[in-house]
Amino acid sequence: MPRAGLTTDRVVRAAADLADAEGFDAVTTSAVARLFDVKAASLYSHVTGTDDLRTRVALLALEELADLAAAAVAGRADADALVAFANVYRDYARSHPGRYDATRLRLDARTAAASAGGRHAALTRAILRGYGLAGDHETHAVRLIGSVLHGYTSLELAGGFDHSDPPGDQTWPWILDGLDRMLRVWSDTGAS
Amino acid sequence: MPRAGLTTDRVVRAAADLADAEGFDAVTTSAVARLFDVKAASLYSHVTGTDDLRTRVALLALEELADLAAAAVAGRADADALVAFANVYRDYARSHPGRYDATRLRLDARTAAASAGGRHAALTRAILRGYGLAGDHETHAVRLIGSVLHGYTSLELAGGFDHSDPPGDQTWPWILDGLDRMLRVWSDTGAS
DNA sequence: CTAGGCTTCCTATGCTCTTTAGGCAAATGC
DNA sequence: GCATTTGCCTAAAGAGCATAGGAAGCCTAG
Repeated sequence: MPRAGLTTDRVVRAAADLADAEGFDAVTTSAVARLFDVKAASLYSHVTGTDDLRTRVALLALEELADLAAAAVAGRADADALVAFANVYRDYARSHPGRYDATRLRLDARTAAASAGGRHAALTRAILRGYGLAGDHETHAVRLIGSVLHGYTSLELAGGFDHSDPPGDQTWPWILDGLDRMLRVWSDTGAS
Repeated sequence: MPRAGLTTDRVVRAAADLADAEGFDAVTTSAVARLFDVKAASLYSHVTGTDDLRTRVALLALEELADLAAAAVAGRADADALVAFANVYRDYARSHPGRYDATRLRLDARTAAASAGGRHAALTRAILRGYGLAGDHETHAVRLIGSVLHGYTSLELAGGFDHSDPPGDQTWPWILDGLDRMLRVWSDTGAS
């Protein structure tokens, strides 16, 4: 009886692919075990359970997304950087819907602190530096950007724009343009 | 053996309360049956299964939210209406997290068409009327508002702003103000 | 090159949840 | 008061999650 050659890494990667293909909810020990033609119990040496498996997929996705975002933002500034950053999120959500869903998994404080979540916030702040927002305003803006990107991609992913005109592709640049203008207005007006 | 007095309506209402208390994922036939001190199989006369149960909770939540939003918007215009509308969403999400989660359930086309989803879009358009956006721009703006409201509330609900300063309460008005300015800018510039 | 030990995967088991089928008893209507 | 309808039941099958303990592949030391 040859071995399947399971490792935590391979299991998590397979789980992530499964999430993209079948949805994040489909990520279960049994489903992943089927992929490897192995009994579900065999996974428990590599992963402590279904929760752990899902958490690891989420961490993987956060890393991947942060890597892509960092690469996209490098060497750009202002609206250019904002658009590149935003497109990474939207493209990632469209090409890896299961992984993207995973990034919304609620992590406990310890896990969250050890995740790539901090890199996302840092990247957003780096983009905002060009807009020259002061103090709390920068934090508000980080949250605004997060809200818009997450809100739009998740509504689009859920098919919210499928059955109405114009297609989502046209709304997206419109929204990014608006975001950029909004941030510029705030950097001008300055105070709160 | 006295009867529990189940009806579809009471079952769905109990399921919605359960969702708020334990999370939307906790809405299962067994869990709801326990609430009524009844065997799980007994629910199948009132609901066709777990999917049906969850769908009904989603429809209930969409109705409730549309009712609240309609009441809040009545008699207000422009930024006033926008803020009132937005606050309904955020407050609903905070006081009824499970129901709010349910509204994000992906409905099939037929069910979605029969849901209160259309009222939400109509209300948003009603608010936008005051901003005088033309054609496609109004659709873009409907989507922008949906994205920001959903994005912000869902990030806040997920605890995204819990462990950083300033608290989310301060960011919220800032974002609404920005949204209002953004819409006004577009109504001025007019074209795309 | 072989003996022990470690790792990997297995079988077996128990619990929970979902759903279907069929039965008895409580409520309802004549 | 009796028959019908309805409401909730028991029973059972199928699937997922998880734990315990066993056996066979693989590695290293002598």
